[in-house]
Amino acid sequence: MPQENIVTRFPPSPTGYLHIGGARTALFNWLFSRQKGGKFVLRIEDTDRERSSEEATRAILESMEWLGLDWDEGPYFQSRRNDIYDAAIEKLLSIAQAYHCHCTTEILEQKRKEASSKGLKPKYDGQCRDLGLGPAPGSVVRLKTPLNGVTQFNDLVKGPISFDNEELDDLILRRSDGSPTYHLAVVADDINLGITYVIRGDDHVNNTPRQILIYKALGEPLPRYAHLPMILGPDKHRLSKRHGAMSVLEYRDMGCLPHALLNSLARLGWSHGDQEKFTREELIETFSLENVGKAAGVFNLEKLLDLNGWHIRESSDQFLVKELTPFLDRLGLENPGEEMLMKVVAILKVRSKTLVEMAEGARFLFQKEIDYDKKGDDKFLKPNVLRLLEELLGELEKTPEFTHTGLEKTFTAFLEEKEIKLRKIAQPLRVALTGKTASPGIFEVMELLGKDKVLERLRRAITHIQTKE
RNA sequence: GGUCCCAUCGUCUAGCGGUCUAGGAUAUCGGCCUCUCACGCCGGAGACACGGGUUCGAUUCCCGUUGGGACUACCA
Repeated sequence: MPQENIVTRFPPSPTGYLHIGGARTALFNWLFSRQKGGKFVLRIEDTDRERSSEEATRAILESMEWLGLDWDEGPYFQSRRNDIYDAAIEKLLSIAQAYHCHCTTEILEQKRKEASSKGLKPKYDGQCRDLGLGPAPGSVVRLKTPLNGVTQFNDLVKGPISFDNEELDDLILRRSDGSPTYHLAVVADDINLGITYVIRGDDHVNNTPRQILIYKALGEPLPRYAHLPMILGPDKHRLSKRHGAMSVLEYRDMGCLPHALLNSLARLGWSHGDQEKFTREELIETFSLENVGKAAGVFNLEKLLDLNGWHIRESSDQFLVKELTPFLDRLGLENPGEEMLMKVVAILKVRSKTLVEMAEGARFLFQKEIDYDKKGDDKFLKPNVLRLLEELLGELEKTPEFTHTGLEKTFTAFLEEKEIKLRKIAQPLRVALTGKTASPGIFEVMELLGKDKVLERLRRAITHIQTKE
């Protein structure tokens, strides 16, 4: 039983798809709560109605589900929780920790300009702070932040961090249209939902003192904070669209396994000694905030692909059959049924870094008529092997058992009689049967294809070579 | 500009004062295995940003420089 009630949360704003930075934040929150036997809450921060969309919300939920990051509560939608924010604002107002401000945006804008032209910090000057103003159309509510002193917290990954309160100004809590601002909504929600650990990107470090001040003004206990380093693009800049694949769903469509993406994301910024490969269970077991690094990191696709290959190899055939099916559909290949797919997956898993590759590798089996790869055709389907292939065809016709062992017997005898090495015939045969120069072992290929198709394709290749002359 | 954060191989990282001629992973380059591809195995090349301290001793602690990032909105 956990001594402490641990509640973490992931609060994406639905202004776009779930990208890998967000996914990692979600993952760390999820891992932490799962390990500690706590709760993981999902909250959609859609207070900015201009930029939020239902489509984005759906994409985020779909991503979370695909990743297997299940939540215990929610999704809560901030757009439907106004009473909570209003209550918090009213409380602050009633205990004189907040006040109405009548300054217009024009005036504020002008003041900011003046201040920065004089080289001063462009912060709110507290004009309405002590005027005791009441609500008025177009007015906002601001927090009365302390004029001096420091606000500090002990970040679970970065250590102690402190800010002079002088640096902070009286931030807006309620906009002139009556809606709550981000800072107020976050704090009010986190209090309401009983969040005890705020694990988020370190782009929020500077927001933390503002939020702490709201907690304090409200007289509520603070959560613990852990700020994760950012994920950067290859140019070391913050991840953005121009860095290619960003959306979690793109990785799914690329043929990644969710566990592999999770593994890769976990290792970006967190480590457990020299271990690189983790199953989901191992991640839950070994994860710790203490081992989260402080420096931002670049996301490496190649490493993900390597990990993906490993996770594919580690996966059960049955699981892979299920995962592979949509990718076969996408290639327009006929589904040959589970029994056949189990065999296919078994020989393809060792040579596939993605499910897309795996489906591609299975193509020759399920495609009615194969195309010869140009290079393979030129290099291996030449008249000088015509004789050999014809003789082989004869042998294969006589082979009763089209299994790996049966075929191997036929070949051993054939090669011995012809006094040649397998390599002499394997490549031409491979191109004849698969159209490609790379494939699983030639005996596996023949067994899977079955006698009829093998003979048919071999005959076709022979005709094909004959027309070359 | 101000505030805050960060800094080990190309990339992800281990390292929490001596064990570092700095370890692992990936990528890369050789080689082995071998019917091709892949897997696997063996090996090579490749990093402590710089400058001061502290210390008998700094990759590890402190300060500065440089570089990067975040925030600085009635966006989240």
